[in-house]
Amino acid sequence: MNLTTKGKYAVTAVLDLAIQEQADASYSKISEVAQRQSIPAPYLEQIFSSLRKAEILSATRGPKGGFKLSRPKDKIMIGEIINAVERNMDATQCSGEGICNGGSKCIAHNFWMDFNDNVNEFLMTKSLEDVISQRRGSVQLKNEVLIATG
Amino acid sequence: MNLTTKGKYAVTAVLDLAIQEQADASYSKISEVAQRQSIPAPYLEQIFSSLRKAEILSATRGPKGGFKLSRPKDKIMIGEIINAVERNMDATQCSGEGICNGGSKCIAHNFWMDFNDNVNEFLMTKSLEDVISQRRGSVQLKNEVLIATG
DNA sequence: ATATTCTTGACTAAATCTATCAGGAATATA
DNA sequence: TATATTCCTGATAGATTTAGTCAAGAATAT
Repeated sequence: MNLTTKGKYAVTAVLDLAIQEQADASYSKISEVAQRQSIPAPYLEQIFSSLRKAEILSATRGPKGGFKLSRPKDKIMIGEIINAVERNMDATQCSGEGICNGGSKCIAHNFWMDFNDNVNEFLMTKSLEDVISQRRGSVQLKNEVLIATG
Repeated sequence: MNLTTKGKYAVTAVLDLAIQEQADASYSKISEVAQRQSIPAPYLEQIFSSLRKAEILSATRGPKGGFKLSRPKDKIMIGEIINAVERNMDATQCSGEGICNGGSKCIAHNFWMDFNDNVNEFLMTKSLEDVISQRRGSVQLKNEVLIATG
């Protein structure tokens, strides 16, 4: 399982785009996002390239160009972003193939599969919208203890 | 967040010890565990050394020596094993310090804190006993759909 | 035309991972 | 006491991955 700086930069940068779009529907430039979020611009270039190929972002070139979300922010899940830029989020030793102990499943195989399910469930039920509004994903919402604050 | 071969070997090897103890209360040698679980023996030596320092395993030297669990298998959680051998299981960029964007919290900070909570909850509620008997941890058990199989 | 912005791919230094190895210390047994 | 066995410790090293840079090119607005 791998969750690196690259994936974290990606999530932060896409959240930035989502927030910008709330104020202004136009495109954001890489250099702007990079500066606001303290991300090295040439590195973010690489990251946005992957996100565009994954159809999470769309881009146009030239003056007034830049990137924006390809979908509304409640339709983009954090897990998608991570999968688009990270090498491998699978926790099994065998990439799920069941050959982790000499052709057979190791004794921890099913545990790591359960772990995968848990992580994926978490990441795939949190939209940009959810994160921005500080709410939890729908699954967690069911169990939340709601306390009146006003 | 880091979950490497080392952590996975650790979980597998400790599960092996737990299973051996069910059949035979004596110590298991590194070389035996290594062979059964397809783990390089000198690497496992390093791993067991960390687990002993974390008081998850205890060891004796000499003939008939080896390793065994330092506690009953329902009192050892998978998360403990991983924390004993992995460098860093924190998903935040800033190790929780809240300085991920130039001295302040980045916009994803709270999300990664929630993610940490989710992962830790999962790993810290699964004991060796739970994994061996294919059951889920207590928290998940509440939501499980139980189907009669016999 | 020109400036701007993305696009692509190559490249690199540093860090980390995945081990290996050697020599030493403790212990059981004869 | 001698010996074989097993853990214990620390150093080391190659391979891989990460994190980031750079340069040249393509598209677009004005």
